[in-house]
Amino acid sequence: MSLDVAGQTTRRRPAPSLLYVIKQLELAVRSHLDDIVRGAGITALQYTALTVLDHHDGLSLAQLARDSFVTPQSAADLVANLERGGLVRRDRNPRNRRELIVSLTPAGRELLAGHAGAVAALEARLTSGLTAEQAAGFRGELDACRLALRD
Amino acid sequence: MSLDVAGQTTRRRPAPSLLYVIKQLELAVRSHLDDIVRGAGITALQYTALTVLDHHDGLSLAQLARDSFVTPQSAADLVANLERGGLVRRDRNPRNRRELIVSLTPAGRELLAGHAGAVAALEARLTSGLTAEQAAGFRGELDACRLALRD
DNA sequence: CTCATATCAGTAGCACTGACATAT
DNA sequence: CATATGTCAGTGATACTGATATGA
Repeated sequence: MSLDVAGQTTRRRPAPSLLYVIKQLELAVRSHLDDIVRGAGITALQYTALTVLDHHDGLSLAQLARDSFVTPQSAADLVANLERGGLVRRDRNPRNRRELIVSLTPAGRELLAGHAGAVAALEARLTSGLTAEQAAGFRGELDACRLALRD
Repeated sequence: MSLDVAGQTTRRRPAPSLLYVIKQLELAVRSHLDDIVRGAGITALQYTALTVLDHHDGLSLAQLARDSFVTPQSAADLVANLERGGLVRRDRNPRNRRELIVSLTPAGRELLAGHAGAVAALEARLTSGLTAEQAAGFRGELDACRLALRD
């Protein structure tokens, strides 16, 4: 019984699961990121969405939803909030009038640039306990895990 | 300008930031975990909170909030929802009557045990793209990052 | 017609701020 | 008194389901 991997409740103080540690790390990151962007009137999630658009400008709402493992409605709410703040634009794709192409506005790019330093510092602090080799491997492992959960 | 680490907006398609990959991984985990526990009528976050209590039974609300990088109110809401479902209990600490000690009920332990197999399978799938050495290092790196953000 | 995309309405969980009561 | 813990009230962003409209 003590060897039952799935039956953690049968042991006292088992090692925290990987899922738990991932969640804890995300909570910590979000908390610090919220502190950084609070002054701009946006949330950590909204800031992260802006960086996604910075990397992949011209994404449709449906693509954004699939990439983020959320429903189209959730993605639409997120984008609507950003649009209300003038940080993104939604335009019909002329080649497929069903699609809404989401892209950064100049104000959105400005917001990203204005906080890039603080965000980079947070990221540096994040990996301050790792060696250079560990930090390099860590990123690849994170991505490998994410890909392993692709449907 | 192209060497400006902080100025990612000045480059086309820079590498995704570590913060972004962490968020994406957490979104993927949450989506799959929600699928697993939906039938039990709880969310992925609530399930994770139950596992925390399984590891550290007898935590106070304030400790739970600090460990989770959220405000006491958020933790209280979460616990209130779990208590309504009969999965946790709140009792005054007799040695410090301010504190509310949160602990799992038999129903809470039963719920954990009933889903432990599926959750273990999800965790196995998560690391299916990693070697044994990578998986071992990955967990330590996650924890090191989390500790680096401790206040 | 089928499929993908986006929207509208409603609901619930999550998380915050500010004010407050109580125990140490 | 100051500090820590928990609560109440109110607000906003997040995310879901179900139903619906439209373009490819």
